[in-house]
Amino acid sequence: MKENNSIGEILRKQREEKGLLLRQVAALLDVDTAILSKIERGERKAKKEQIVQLAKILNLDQEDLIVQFLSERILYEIQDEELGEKALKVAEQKIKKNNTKQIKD
Amino acid sequence: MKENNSIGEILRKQREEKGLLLRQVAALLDVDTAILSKIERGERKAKKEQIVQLAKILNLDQEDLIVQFLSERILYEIQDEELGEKALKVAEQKIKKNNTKQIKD
DNA sequence: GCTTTAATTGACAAATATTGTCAAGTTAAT
DNA sequence: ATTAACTTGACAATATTTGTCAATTAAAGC
Repeated sequence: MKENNSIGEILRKQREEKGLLLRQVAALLDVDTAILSKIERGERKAKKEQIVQLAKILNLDQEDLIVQFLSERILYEIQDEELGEKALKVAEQKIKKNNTKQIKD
Repeated sequence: MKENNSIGEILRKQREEKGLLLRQVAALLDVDTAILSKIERGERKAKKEQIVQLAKILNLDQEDLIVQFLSERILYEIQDEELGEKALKVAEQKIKKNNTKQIKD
């Protein structure tokens, strides 16, 4: 059961599957290979713009990749916060409340 | 039905209830009144450290305030992202998966 | 309607965090 | 041992956040 948990793993797997080198993809992204290497290994966060580009370069579903990306940003935000999970739930409820409000407006 | 939606509203309401001036609370927080004014009106985000201090100064429940604070940070992170809600749910699932993993370890 | 005090606003500065480059170091295949 | 791909870490550039200050507005008491 080998799941692609992180966005980095997804990117690396797909890049290798397409037989592309870090150098090549990095060039298209317009960054040093060092950056892409770090992104793939989860040592650095990508910018949203880069995720969009990577989806195109690697033929990955853009929505999926962005959801993945955003969820990692969210988790980063609450990393080692005891109350992180509670906060997540509260955030969801606030969104829902807003959604229903929208309908009324 | 007047709810305290934002952390700013909570802070302002409680400060006024205690009869404290911006100036006074700001001094304890060690920032200019301008900052606190902006925090209360939601124009600026507070730092976590400040939230902790404010809970103490204003006798507010620290956990509640931090949850509120974190949830606002999360929402800020996904503001005007179409896929924000999806990302939130994915983030929650990842946390849960990790929790159950912890039990196994 | 003055005066005084509190709060707000906006331009700017300082501090911090993010993103990037580069060069040297691994790793692995030949 | 050479070569090509990748990794690592120090540091530079950029962007974002957080803060100060001075001027303005708002409200309360006289």
